[in-house]
Amino acid sequence: MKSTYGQYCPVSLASEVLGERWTILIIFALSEGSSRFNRLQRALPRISASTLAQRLRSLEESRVISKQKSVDGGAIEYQLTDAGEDLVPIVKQMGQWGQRWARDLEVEDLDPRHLIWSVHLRLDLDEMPSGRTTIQFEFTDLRKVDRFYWIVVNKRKVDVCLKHPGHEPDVCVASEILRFIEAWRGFRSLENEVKSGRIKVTGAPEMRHAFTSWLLLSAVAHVGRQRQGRERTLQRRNKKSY
Amino acid sequence: MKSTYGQYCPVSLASEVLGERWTILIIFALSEGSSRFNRLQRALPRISASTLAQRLRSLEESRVISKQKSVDGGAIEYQLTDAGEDLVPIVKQMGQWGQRWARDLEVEDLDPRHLIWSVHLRLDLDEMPSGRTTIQFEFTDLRKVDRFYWIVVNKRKVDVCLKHPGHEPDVCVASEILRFIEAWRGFRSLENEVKSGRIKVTGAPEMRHAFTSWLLLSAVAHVGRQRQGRERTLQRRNKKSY
DNA sequence: CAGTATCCATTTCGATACTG
DNA sequence: CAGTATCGAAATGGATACTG
Repeated sequence: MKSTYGQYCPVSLASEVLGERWTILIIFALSEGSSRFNRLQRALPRISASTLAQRLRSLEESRVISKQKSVDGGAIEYQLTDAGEDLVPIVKQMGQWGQRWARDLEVEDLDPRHLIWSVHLRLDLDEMPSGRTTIQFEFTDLRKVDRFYWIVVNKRKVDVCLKHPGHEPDVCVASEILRFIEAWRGFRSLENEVKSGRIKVTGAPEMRHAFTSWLLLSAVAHVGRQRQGRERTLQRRNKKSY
Repeated sequence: MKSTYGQYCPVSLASEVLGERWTILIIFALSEGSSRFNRLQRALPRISASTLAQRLRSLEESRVISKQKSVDGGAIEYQLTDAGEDLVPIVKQMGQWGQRWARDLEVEDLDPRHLIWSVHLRLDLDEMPSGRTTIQFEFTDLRKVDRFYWIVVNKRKVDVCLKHPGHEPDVCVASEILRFIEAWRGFRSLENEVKSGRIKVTGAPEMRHAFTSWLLLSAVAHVGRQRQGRERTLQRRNKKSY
């Protein structure tokens, strides 16, 4: 598949850059500050290393990103160029469109690693205790391997752990993953879910009660959904739709 | 290649819809009023019938377009839904980005059928004579089969002909195709090119002189280019860059 | 006109393993 | 950490021919 369209048209020239699988998501992740190879992989857990490497090369060739050794370590960092920064508003608008109009989620869309990565980027550190704070997430409908995640906040640094961090969590959150995602997306009230215990929060009372104020929710949680939910949609056969 | 990303993220849900090859261009063409299968093919001369059909189906499934029998004929028409209309500003921004930042054109990007289709959509009918007016375009660096095109304007209807329409043109335009495209894109002054004869316009004097006012130019011709031109760019080997 | 059906060469991408 | 190398299954999409 050639990537060109045979047209002088500026929309098609832009499509060559944005139209490849994963590219838009990489730009979005870069705009959120994930500038290293490894962090990009964690933001996009389903991308393979080779695909990510290929996309980064091709974005560099299009001069949408640039590559540098970071000043502190010798680690390599990717940055949006001016041209890349100009794509960010477009990508954000696509996110708004997705919130308004995209299809309902299905089981395969619920990768918990991606979810936790998103959550750890949107914690309100000013609302959180000043000492080290650890939140455990448990997705009760997933099997052991996928079930537990920890976010450790310390001195305004936020880390994701896929293994138990070795000390006791301050707050434990337990929920079905879809339910948590729907609250995160703004489709359900987080407060209601917590009050009713459908999202169960445990830990010391002052921590437990503060918890909902720590989550900033998805960046488009406030954007109103326009698409009719599954109960009113066309029948879609052979698809479990959530 | 599955089209999903395993993420709840609204950007990735939107990418599923927009990220397929040709899709963005189809939405753009629909937004310009090309609502029939045939006209879409003429707007996008390099798309195959099967690919276009597949994309239209998939856009319908995503509820970005809908399909109707037109009221007048029995012909089938595709329309943007509300969700589809909400994509139009995004696509237009992509066009602006393309004008600012996209790569330089290469030979394969210069399909004259696409160019003529674009031109015929952006004629200023109010500036044109009231009777039937025929413009002949000749791209002097192309071979016979690709060389000549005619646009016939009559009663505010604009038609493209790939064969001689059977009557004499009122104005004949002759130019290298890239030169004409650069003027059309706003990268060169059309007036200058015509004055200097590098774009040669012939015909009755009053027609010939009015001609430049008929062309509205590309919709983003006024957007300033940010990317440095080829003379200052990194060397790109093995590529003829225009 | 508005597609569908079929074929097949090309491309893509994820998995796995490996490297400095 | 930041990738590269290799492989194979799956998908893509252009060409051609055909249809109501």
